[in-house]
Amino acid sequence: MSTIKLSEKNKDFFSLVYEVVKQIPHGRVTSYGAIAKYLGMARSARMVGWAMNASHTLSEPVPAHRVVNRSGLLTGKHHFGQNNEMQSRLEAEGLEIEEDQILNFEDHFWDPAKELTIE
DNA sequence: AAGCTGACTATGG
DNA sequence: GCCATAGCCAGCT
Repeated sequence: MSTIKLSEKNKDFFSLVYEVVKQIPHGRVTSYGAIAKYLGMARSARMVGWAMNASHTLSEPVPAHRVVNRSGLLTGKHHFGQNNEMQSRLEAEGLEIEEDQILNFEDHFWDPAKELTIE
């Protein structure tokens, strides 16, 4: 269980998303919807994806590769520079991936609503 | 300015 | 489970 500290700087939705994503533990993954729900935008999972898209322009690193869709599919892989960079990063963290699908997805799933609190 | 586009999901059949 | 459909809403044409 970790804690996110809010400040004036990260009051907007995108920044909140980044804060959550940055809390995802090494070797764990979560879904767009879980993040959206946790931030009170349960029906706006697409916006989480959009935030990931915008994260490319950020100077600070955001582990966007640890965010996949609800079935554990690497739907965002094409938005990484190289074709398999997303998969490579996840494999480097100990996950097994086959056909863009994370194996034993549920065993690696990290639910922010369950393991994170906002101060 | 109106319409289109998605790194998505929930739901009904 | 799969498939189609329909909400979603910020940003881009």
